[in-house]
Amino acid sequence: MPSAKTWKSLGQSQPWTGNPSLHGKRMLARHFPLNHRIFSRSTGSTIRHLSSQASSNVFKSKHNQEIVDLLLTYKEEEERSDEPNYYRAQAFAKAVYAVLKVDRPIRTGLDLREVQGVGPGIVTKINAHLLASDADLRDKGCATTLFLARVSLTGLLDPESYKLLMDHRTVSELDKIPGIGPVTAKKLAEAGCQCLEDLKSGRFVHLLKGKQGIKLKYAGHLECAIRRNEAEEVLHFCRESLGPEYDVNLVGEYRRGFVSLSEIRMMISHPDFVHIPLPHKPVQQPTASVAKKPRTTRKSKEGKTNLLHSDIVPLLLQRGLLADTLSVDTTSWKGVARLPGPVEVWGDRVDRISSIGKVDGDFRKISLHLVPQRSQGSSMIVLTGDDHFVQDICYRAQQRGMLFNEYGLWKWTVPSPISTPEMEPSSSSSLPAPSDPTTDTGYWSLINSTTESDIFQELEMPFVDPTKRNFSFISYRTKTTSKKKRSILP
DNA sequence: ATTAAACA
DNA sequence: CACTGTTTAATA
Repeated sequence: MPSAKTWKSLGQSQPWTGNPSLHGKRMLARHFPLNHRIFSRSTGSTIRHLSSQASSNVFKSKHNQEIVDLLLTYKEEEERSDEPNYYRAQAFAKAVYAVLKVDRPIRTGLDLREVQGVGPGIVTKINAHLLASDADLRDKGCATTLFLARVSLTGLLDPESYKLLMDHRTVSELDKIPGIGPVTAKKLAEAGCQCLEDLKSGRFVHLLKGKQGIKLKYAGHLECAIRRNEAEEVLHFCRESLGPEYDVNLVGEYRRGFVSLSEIRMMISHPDFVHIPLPHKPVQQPTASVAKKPRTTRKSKEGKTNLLHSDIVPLLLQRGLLADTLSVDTTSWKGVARLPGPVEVWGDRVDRISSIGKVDGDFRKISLHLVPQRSQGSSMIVLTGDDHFVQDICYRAQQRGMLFNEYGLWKWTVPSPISTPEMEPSSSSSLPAPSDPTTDTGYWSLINSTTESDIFQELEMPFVDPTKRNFSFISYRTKTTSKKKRSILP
């Protein structure tokens, strides 16, 4: 039954079903069922059995049947899983077609690296299969004369392929480590680094740069999902540490109601931090939006320090919450925090710091954002997300001749009362824009937007609950509000 | 899972 | 500023 399902679903869901060459193959399969495969498989494990049946119907490869079968197995496995990923299943199907086009024996997955439709994932899977199969046969002492016949087809590997596969395996192992991609992994492997432990030993630190080293230090921690209560505990810790003048809140995924978070994101404001920079350029027209970024030299701005870098971060470091820095910006800090747990187990500051030194405990990604008090509403929207939703807000503002950013909602105003020439009547916006933002003779001024509600109101939209701020909300809006154009930028 | 494009 | 590498979004 599963076999039928496999080829059936594959055939039905594919536009290539009518491919005449496939009909030919199907006929062929009927006349010569499985015969050349009799010796090509070792112990008939269940999956292999099923998959070979499946493939015997349609997908027949002269040299690479084993790989085709393997891919079909993966496809089926994906389809039968609890939460099937259509695209992943499809990717396996695509790979099958790609392999069918290869008219020579494939020794290792590496032979497929240039083939369109076969990516690094499948290459790795094929190699893993070959290695496992190889080990399996050796264990069983099956390298006897009977099996030697099929060595050239599949099964036992020649020494050269074996080494290639082992090397490739270490590379893809290292590739899994966050912050390390295929290139770095290759460098490391060439230097003799074989696994995570080797890398942690520190012998290869010189090959890593920037964030890579830090991410490595917390490998196994940073990719862990964060529970809501863990974020709340960090929040509590921060509030206790920073004192009453600070306003600290959890934003991002937490505020959107996610059960588990990929990072802890906090918005902080303080009465002393009030600087709101003006938007640089008068306009960002969708057409020529590739505008060059303003020539503001980065140093002049970053030279200035603010509460975040002078007070907040140093304090939380001293208190044994923050462990390492990943990146800094003028108003934000991203890094690693050690989860303090509930108050009862916070323990002593010194102990926490020594734990951090030993990488003892649970470490998670965290980002801190210092926002001006008057911009709390807009910053809240931006930092809560998600990106689609914020983009939509920006677009709505633009439609009304306004500008939205993390500092607020801005209106273009011209000093002189002289009307600007009508250049381009903004498409669907029936509202009279205060003035034309394309003129050079004006400036952005902030409209009251201290709370989220202010902004929603100004943009003529209902308050959107944080948990609804995602793509589905936007598509709902676009479908139901017929007059408005798509709210998402193309 | 793959790919192309965006991002650092 | 180009280059390299990493992350993200789309895919039917």
